[in-house]
Amino acid sequence: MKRAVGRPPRSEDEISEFRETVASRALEIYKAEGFDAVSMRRLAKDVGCSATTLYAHFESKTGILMHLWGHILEEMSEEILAELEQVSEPVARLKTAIESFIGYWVDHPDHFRLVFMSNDVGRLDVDSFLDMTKTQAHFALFRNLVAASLGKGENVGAKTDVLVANMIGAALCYNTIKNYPWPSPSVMISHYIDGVIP
Amino acid sequence: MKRAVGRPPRSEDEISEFRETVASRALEIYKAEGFDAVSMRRLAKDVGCSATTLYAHFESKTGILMHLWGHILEEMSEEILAELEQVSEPVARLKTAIESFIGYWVDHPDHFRLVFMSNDVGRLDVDSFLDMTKTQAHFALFRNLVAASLGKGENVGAKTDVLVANMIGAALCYNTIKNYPWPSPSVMISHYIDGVIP
DNA sequence: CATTTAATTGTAACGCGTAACATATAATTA
DNA sequence: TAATTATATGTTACGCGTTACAATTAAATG
Repeated sequence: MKRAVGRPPRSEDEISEFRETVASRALEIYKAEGFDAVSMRRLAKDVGCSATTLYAHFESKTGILMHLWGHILEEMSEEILAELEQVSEPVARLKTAIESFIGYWVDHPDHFRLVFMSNDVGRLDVDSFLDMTKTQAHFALFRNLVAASLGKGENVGAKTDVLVANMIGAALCYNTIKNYPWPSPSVMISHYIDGVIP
Repeated sequence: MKRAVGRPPRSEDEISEFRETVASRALEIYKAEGFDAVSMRRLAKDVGCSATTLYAHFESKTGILMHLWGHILEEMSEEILAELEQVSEPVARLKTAIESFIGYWVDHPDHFRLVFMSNDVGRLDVDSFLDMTKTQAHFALFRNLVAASLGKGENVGAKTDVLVANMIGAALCYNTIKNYPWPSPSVMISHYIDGVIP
């Protein structure tokens, strides 16, 4: 099976190293100059390869941008955790976290667009499950907060997932349907809390 | 104040007639050939004007696409109403409507993208309030269903808005974060119902 | 060395959204 | 008619995501 002659394929390490280089450079550009500054040609130039090469390693621009999700979610998690340090009562902690979550996405529309509004993300599924596990880890925080606010055995998983979907929905509405007089976050949140607490 | 000499500005009617022509042609293209087929150059060609002229009447492509929202929401409303015909009990009706709502956006990802994932919709606010009133009308359906499922005086407005935001969030999650094992719609919906019913 | 295979490169192209700008047309008054 | 003003046009341009393709380079073998 092994080809004994000719240049050997790149090792897995080499491949993933290149991919990481590209991803981290994309992150630098995004942080320094914003969403629109991250283009394939620009990224190729910065990383020292041709635009064509990028397409040999990623199936699309969105495939690259997905690697920024982890960083953004980490930043969000840190912000939430910082807010949580001053709160101890379980339900109050959950409330604070929800408030902080929504606030983060409202304060950073570009980040919201990047993570939740990638047009063709539905078509991509190659390596997304790998980053998905990392992504899920950031939502474990809410899982814990919900569990702490709840009696044990109360299908924490489902309630957390519903809560997360709700929060994302609120962030989407605040971000994109601005003309509609949505209820204030505090009203939204109190409904979410009612949905969690039995 | 009036300029007595020179070609007079187009009347409001003429202006809005042209805008409607463009919008309806855009809708035709969208329905016949899908999202990606609607481009400014193509639309200009079809409507019989130059691409430059489009920018004299709309501030961006998104500004044109917004006019398609109404049609899509109407289609959605019709689908919901059709489902509702076979259900009479108020809470069951609400449940059916929610199910139908989410199902519609899951079945039509392009429509979801068009209505809820327009990247730069946040920057547009010129005439959006006009269409917004039409848009709101389509959500009045849920307002009525919530009211029917509820005792009077129970802040129907806020509950409806929260519900709508939640449903949009569910649709977004189903559409874009496909790899995550979200709870089934029926689980989501039962939580929404719990959030509405006191 | 030459050969073979993998990987990268450069270039061109397509159509896209959007803008600038000079030119042309249309519709009104004097 | 001429003058004036509003609107529409064509052209050109920029950078974009993406693809095709021929040419080149890199790393292994014999």
